[in-house]
This record gives sequence, C-alpha cells and structure tokens, in this order.
Amino acid sequence: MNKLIVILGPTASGKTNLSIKLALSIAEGQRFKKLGIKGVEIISADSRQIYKGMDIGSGKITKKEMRGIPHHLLNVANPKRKFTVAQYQKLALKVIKDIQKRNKLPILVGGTGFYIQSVVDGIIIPEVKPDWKLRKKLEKLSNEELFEKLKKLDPKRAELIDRQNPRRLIRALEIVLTTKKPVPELQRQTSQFSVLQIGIAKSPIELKKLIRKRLLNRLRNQAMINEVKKLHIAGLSWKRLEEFGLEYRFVAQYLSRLQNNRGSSTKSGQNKITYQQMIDKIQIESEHFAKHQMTWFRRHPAPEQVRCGGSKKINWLNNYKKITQTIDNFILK
RNA sequence: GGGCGUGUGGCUGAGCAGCAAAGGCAUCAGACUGUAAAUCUGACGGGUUCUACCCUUCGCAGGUGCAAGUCCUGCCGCGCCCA
Repeated sequence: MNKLIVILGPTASGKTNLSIKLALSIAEGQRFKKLGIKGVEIISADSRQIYKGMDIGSGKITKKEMRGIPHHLLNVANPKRKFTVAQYQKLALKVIKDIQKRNKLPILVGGTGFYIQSVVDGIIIPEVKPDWKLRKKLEKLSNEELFEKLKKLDPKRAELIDRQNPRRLIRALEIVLTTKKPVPELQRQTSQFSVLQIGIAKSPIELKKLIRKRLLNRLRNQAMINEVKKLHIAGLSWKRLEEFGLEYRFVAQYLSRLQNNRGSSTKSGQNKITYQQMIDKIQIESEHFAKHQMTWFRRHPAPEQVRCGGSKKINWLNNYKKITQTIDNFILK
C-alpha cells in the first residue's frame, strides 16, 4: 500500500482537529481493518512546529490532544539552527514509507505548502547544502550585481529567476559556484505515492474570526509571551525570533522594547511596539499569511501535474461528511 | 473674544505655483528549485481605441496667475496658547 492522505489549509482552518477526528474514525473503522490497515499515523508539514520549544505560537498539538495517534516531525529541529525543506523532505519521505511498511495509513497534515509539495510532487532539490559563509559574502552585493554574476555563470537560470529577490539569487549562485555547473532544471520524481489531497475550505471572513479567537486564546495567562521569553532565555536572539514571523516576530518586538526601556539607553534600530500594536500586527499578518498560503495552494499542483498525475489535485471541502466520504472512496478504491 | 496653527486619496503622511499628487499602512493580485509564518513582485481616483489619451480630485466658496493642493479673501471644521 502506498496511499497517502494530505490535509492542508490556511492557518487557523482547523487542520489539527480534523486530522485527529479523521485518524480516530479511520483507526476504529472495521472496513479499513478488513483492508489490512492497522492504524493511522500523522506527519506534520509545518515549518514552525518542526522546532522544539515552539508550541503555542505554532499551534502545535499537545500530547493529550493526540489521543494516542502517533505524530511525526514535531520537535525534531533545534530553533537555533535553520531547518530547510530539503531536510524536511528526506525525513518525511522516510517516515511515510516506514508507516506504509507497517501497514498503517499516513496522513500528512500542515500548512507549509512548500513542504507538502516537496513530498507530494517529489521535487528534486539540488544537493547543495547552504553555505552560510558564501551567502554572507554574497549578501553584501546588490541585486544587480548578483544578477549580473548569475547571468554570466548560468544565463539560463538567470532568465527565469526573480532578479529582485536576493535570497533566490544567492541560492542560485551558491549552486553554480559549488557544483561548477548550472542550476539543474526542476524535476519531479514521479508519483511515489497514491495521494489524496484535501483542503479545508474557509471563507476569508471565517478565517479572520478564527485567527482572532485563536490569538486571544494564545495570549491568555501570558502563555505566548512566556514561550517567547523562554526561547530568548534559551539563547535565541530577538533577531532570530523575528525570523520566525507572526507570533514570534511581534512578541519578540514587544519584549525587546520592554527590555530596552528598562535600561537607561534605548538601543536604536530595533523595531519596538506596544502590547496593542503587537496584537494588531499578529492579527493582520496572520490574515496575510492565510492569503499567501491560499495563493500557493491555488497553483499546486501545477496544471501539468494534474494532467499527468490526475489524482493530485486538491479537493476543497468544507464539511466533515463529504471529507469522510472522499477518504472512504480513496481508501476502498 | 484674541493669537498661532491645521484641513490632501480607505487610513497615515509628504507636497517646490506646472502631478493623478512622495512614502508608509490597509486592500487586491502574483512569484517561489535547501531560510517558505521566510524572501520577493505588480496594481491601487475613474474611464477608454491602455507603453497613449480623456475626465474628476487635495474642507467649502470666490479671487490673482498662461498655470493653484501649492498665493490672496471669506466661510466652515479641528488643534494649541492667551482671555
């Protein structure tokens, strides 16, 4: 059996809840047992839940909420270090295959489109590890300089690249400079799995409300604040915390302000905000994030993937019954 | 009542007499080959024959100028100070 179910959707759409509900119902379903499915395991596809210590802000499921369903790829990375898609892809593929080998059904749950794509589409990521020294050097160059450099070394890649995005330019150069070869054309490994993708459909208005509710909940009893404080004390700089975005970014901005105010001289250059500004920022940025996620999902899988694979398109559904029916059809087929 | 100041697009905020009017925010759309909650882009007064043209805008009403958001007068709203 090489079936894989994917549950995806924008932030606050209720992926975690749904996944547990589904997992329990599948695990207990007699019909599935007859097919030899011995259970369900969940793999997270979330670029923040992957890190240890980032729980509340990332909306990580608790042990209790798991209801005995095994979960993978939570807390496997140290937030001090940068974790990347390529690492995720390797881990995820391994775990999924392992689950399948044990005759269990893997459910991939998350909102990080790129991570999901890396396993569903099986994109082949160039085997060039980030070279932070090189990157630091390249970061000093302007976009134009980076682009000219790339154009000279790999005109083909230069043609398609976003010439205003330093991160893309630097990575392309990194590949070219370390392999001495042009950036390989994007390839996908053809279907390793039989995939069913389910997207949780929510209107923007619903989503806004859900985000609001969730945010207030996270802030209750200082929970969110304490988590970020703890991370900072554990050695994560404010700058590093800002990189994580949303809750982590704005709570860090808020906290660093408090810290600076205590000292007589205020350090300049840091973003500093009040508690209310923090709340507003997290809210609005989360809404942006949800939209951003939807833009990604809208074009994944790419049309040519749908054409040849057929099964990879995302089924956008909004009620539980339809979802279970779709899953039944997929599994029993 | 007197003095000073202020009124700009959904908000904020620039604006030299030649601007459909900087920037920021919000909004909308999009990119995405090892940071993806990251990083980056475009549109954003209205209309069309849309690399160009037309129309309507800068509290309101007049005035001066070839030309006014930009100068002058009056009115209205807001702010601070004196009373």
